[in-house]
Amino acid sequence: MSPRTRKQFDAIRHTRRLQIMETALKLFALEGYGNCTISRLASQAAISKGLMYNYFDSKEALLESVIEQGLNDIMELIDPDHDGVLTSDELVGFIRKIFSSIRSRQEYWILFITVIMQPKVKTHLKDKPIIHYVEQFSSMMLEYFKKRGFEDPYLELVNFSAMIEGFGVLLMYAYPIFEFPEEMMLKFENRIIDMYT
Amino acid sequence: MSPRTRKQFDAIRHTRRLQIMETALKLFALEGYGNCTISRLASQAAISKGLMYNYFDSKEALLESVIEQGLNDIMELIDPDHDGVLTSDELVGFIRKIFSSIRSRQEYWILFITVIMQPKVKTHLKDKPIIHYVEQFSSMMLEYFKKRGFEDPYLELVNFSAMIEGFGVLLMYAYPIFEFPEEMMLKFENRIIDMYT
Amino acid sequence: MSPRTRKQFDAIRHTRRLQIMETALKLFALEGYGNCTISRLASQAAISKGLMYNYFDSKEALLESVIEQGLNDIMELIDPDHDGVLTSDELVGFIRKIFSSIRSRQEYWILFITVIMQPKVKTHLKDKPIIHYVEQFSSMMLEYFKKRGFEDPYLELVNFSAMIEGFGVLLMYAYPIFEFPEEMMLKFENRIIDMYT
Amino acid sequence: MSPRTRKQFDAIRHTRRLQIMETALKLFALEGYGNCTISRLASQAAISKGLMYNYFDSKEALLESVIEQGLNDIMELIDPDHDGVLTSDELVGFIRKIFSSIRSRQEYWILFITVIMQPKVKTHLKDKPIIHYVEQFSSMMLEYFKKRGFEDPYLELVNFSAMIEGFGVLLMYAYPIFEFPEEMMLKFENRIIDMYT
DNA sequence: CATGAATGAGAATTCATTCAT
DNA sequence: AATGAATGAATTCTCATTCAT
Repeated sequence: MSPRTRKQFDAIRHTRRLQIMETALKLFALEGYGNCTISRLASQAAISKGLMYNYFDSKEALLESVIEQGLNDIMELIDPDHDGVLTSDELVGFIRKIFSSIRSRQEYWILFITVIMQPKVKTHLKDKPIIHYVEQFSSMMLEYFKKRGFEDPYLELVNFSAMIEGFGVLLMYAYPIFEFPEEMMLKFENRIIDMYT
Repeated sequence: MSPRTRKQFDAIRHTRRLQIMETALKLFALEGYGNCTISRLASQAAISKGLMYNYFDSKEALLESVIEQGLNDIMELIDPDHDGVLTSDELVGFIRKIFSSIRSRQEYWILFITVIMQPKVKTHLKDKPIIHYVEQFSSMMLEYFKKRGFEDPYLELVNFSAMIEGFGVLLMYAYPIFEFPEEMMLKFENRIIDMYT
Repeated sequence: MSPRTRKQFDAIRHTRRLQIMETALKLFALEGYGNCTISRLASQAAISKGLMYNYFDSKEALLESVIEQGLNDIMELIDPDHDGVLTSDELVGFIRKIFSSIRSRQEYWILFITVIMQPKVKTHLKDKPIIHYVEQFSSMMLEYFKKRGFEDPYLELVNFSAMIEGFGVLLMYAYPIFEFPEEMMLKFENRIIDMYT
Repeated sequence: MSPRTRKQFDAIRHTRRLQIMETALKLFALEGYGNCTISRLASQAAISKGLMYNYFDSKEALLESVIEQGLNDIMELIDPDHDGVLTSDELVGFIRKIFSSIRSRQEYWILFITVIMQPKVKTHLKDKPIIHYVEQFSSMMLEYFKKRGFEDPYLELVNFSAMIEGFGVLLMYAYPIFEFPEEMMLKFENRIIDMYT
């Protein structure tokens, strides 16, 4: 009888928001941002077209939110609050964290990678703080390779990055045709750790 | 002025076709297939919208042609006419061929990779002979790793693929921000060759 | 705390109604009926969208009420209960009443004029008693001009109406940029009175 | 067989543009900008919805063009290239020009006035050169009244403006119910001339 | 072979209105 | 009496495609 409280409304909004963003991530990844219509998105999320606009200003704003969310997750993995020097243990921890996340949230990451590889989306990334994070991380890695006596630190950075990102691409291309066996993932993870510690 | 001969007409048509496809590759890569309009494409290619339809039945047909062209180039690299057994020298030749092509036609490959990574396009690949080629090549590689005594051939396949594809992704993400130094590319190429021969 | 009495409820309702109508008049005038959304209207009136529908059946009904209110005010000015013959004193009284109302409720009248000039609204006026009032008043004026020996009573009616309405338009166009000095208004008022008595 | 020449295309575009703008003026006036849909506009102009967007970037841009056109016509009437001083003959000429234009293009002017009185449109006028013209003209009139010995030039400016604009409003309110007899218009025109020369 | 005006189906977006709480 | 999430019809706008010239 009495109207919902502010708190109740906030809870509703929060849930709905996530629900829409989840659907959007999936559809943007499977159909591509440009080929995915708001209509289909709404019906997949089991809401009306209009409601989407109650939560996001536009299709593009929805994309922004989805990206933002994923970038935050990535930044979480890269772990920002460092003193700028990477120890061997930290590198191991970092690699384990990445692969552990890939394993436990495989579908999420594949979808997200698929989304951010789209040209329209790449453009958006330019102004994001993620760029800063990545650069910071890269120089930490270079420093690490130098200190560990690797002959050509920059080559190692390329190699390291290529292996991680290449693995992502493999997953992405395999999906949704077949799944990588968990055991194989672990071996690959260990291979990288062995190479660099 | 005598009328153009049949041969001349054919030459014009051929040139125009290539000109359109080149523009399409660039725009599909930079803006994404879904965000690229025929209008912009035509004006970029310096022809009229109508003329495009004189050369390609539809936007999708144009995409098909662009993909087809690129896949043929890739299949050329993978080298189809094999007896099914890969020698060490052949692998080296193969790797050198890939990297050489990347170096000499860097922009082309980046654009092409960007195009075929788009979800809409991935779908198209399902029915293409390229899939067959890739599978054939994969089993050749597995065979090779087995014969060369690698402990876990499948892991090596993943590693090998990840390195190559990951390198492509690095290039793609760097483009058009900065260019990889040629020297670094060569080192990476040698690193892969060293690992697997 | 005892529950509110019926009377109190009615008072609240009445106040709220006026509050909504005032906001509506302002927004309909400033943004135009068609460009003014219920959402903005509600937030301007500091109530919820839903509540608006508790007081008015629809946006159009709200417009109706706003118009009705203004028309009543105008009819009040024109003074309906007449024997059909206008004396010189009555005309003076009438003109003074109009200008006095304009001066004391300048903003209100400007907003109202702005609203009823909108095409959508003009249509509504067709069926209103106001038309009847205006016609009645016009023939009274014609009669008056005839009796006072004006050469072309119809021309005078046009002239008289044009001056009054034209003044309204000037106000409307000036608003909200600058205000007419009160003194000037008085002079203009006297000019009309001088012309016609 | 051969494609149309540039000139032919330009001619087509010019004609169509005018045709669309004419329809727009009528509909914006009769239904109001906000209540007039592109669909109805297109079908009234006997073109497809899409074509409108080939000629105007948006509904708002179309409105802009319509306004621009009308303002140019008005500025034509006000006659810009003056030395800043108004002679009695010039004033007569000016008044005659205005009324002559009203008589010969009555419907056009009514529609245009109806359009620019809409709140949404009033806003647009702020940045237009017309404002400058009107101000220039006003000061010329003030100067004129002063020189001719009118007691209160500013009052006369108000009176003069009110008569002209008020007449426009009368026309606008009468339309499309009944038409003013031409004879009456002439008398009113002469009345203004008599008053001020 | 070449052009760009024209079409129309369909996509994004808006907003009056309803309704559970 | 009061709230704002939810709806969906209507609206603006886009763009692949056609076609007269």
